[in-house]
Amino acid sequence: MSNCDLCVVRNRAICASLDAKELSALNTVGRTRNVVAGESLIWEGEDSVLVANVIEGVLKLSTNTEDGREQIVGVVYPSDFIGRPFGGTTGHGVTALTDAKVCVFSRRDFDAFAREHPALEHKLLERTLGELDRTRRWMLLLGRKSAGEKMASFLVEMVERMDNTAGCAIRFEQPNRRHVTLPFSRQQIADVLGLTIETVSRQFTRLKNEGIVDLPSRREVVILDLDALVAEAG
Amino acid sequence: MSNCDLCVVRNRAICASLDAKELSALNTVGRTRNVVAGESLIWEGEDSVLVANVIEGVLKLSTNTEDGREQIVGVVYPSDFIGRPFGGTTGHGVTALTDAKVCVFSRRDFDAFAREHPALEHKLLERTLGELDRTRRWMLLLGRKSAGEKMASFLVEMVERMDNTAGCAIRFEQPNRRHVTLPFSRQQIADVLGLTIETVSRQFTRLKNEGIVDLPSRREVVILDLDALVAEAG
DNA sequence: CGAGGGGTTGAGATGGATCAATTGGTGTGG
DNA sequence: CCACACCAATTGATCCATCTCAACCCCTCG
Repeated sequence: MSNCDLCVVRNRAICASLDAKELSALNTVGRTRNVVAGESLIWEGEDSVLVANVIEGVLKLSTNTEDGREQIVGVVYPSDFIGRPFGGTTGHGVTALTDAKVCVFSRRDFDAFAREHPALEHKLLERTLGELDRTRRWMLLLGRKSAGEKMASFLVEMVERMDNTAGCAIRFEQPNRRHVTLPFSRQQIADVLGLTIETVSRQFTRLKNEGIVDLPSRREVVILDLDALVAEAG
Repeated sequence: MSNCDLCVVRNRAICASLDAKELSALNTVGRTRNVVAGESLIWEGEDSVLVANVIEGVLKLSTNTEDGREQIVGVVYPSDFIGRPFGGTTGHGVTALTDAKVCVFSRRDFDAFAREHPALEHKLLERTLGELDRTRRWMLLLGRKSAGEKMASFLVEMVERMDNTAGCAIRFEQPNRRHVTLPFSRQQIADVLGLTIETVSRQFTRLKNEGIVDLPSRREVVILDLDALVAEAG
């Protein structure tokens, strides 16, 4: 009696590589867990003890300098995989931005299972290669883009990823228009983009004055002209 | 008659997962190729047609904005893997920084071979996970570190990776001291760090004035106090 | 109604960029 | 072996995008 059958990410997470029998075997070593917004699942620098699939919600991956500056190095959405399989320490913490539901495994159990299921490892490899591509694209943003370009790129990427993720807090109103409930505070957006909170705030008011977005509340953004954002993303 | 037996990276590249028979099978679809400094092996945005192992030399992975700003998103050393297996377009170009020797495969051949050799895919997965960790650590540098911290971090990382790579242009003189022949021009260092060439130059002269490095020539750096660099890397 | 936390706005400081010479090393031809 | 050109790197002077510091605003909650 696997509850994977009911899992909403069943066909998009790495589990999609498994048949019913394999799935129920994996299910015996995993369990679902709810995480409230702000709660951490993994801490930077600790030995890798658990890995997980995201079922619901949005989480951040982040590192800090010794003196407390933070950089968010990744954002994960439903069906994404988190944690560091195959030994090693995790170089970044994992913290929920919204209330979330994840399917966790002890790293040792997962490692052992994966080594016996090449199709699962293959899926994980494809996912990791994709994540590496995405991360490298983000480096161009961090190293070479202006604050305006960063904000535009940020909003565009978030919308793209939410559009591809059922159950996310986004409304597709028209091809060029979206209504999003942000999973980020202003500070967190700053930590994604390598900016300060003040600069993020000023960019938001600029985009609003230019009629590209509307900001009904702190956590809501209405994108009025997605094409303009794409153009500005550089 | 596989020439893999003579390969200097045989035991460190992903090929280490293969036995003699498998290796010779892989060898029939691969060939070595020399690349001169400045030559590109893969272009940004093209369909992924080839993958390779680095045997000798140093290469950069880079992306550009439409208006020509460049960001180096990775640097690869002997035994590292390059290219994007399993479909997709390559998000970054690959260009030799020094004369280099690589072992290239058509992506299609490599994909097919890999899918039949889970041990190879496993090695590739471990390598990709490690590369992702390294890349994410670099995001902290790009997003949150000052020019001084960036330069120090850059030199420390380069030295660490060269120390672990036989045949690199580095002399280990004392635990706290190294003599390196840079595979990078000043502009390339700037493109790694998200700085301008002038800022890189000024940081070099500062480090020299502070007695942390010596600069006998454009392409040589003598690190006189590695601990100081580590401390300054933040 | 008052306190507190997140967000916005303003004014001023500054790290790094930009623009502009100048230097130094290397290769070439006389 | 020198004179010249060429290119990368350095140095200097100035500028400006973003940061910093500080005040204020707006919700929400008690």
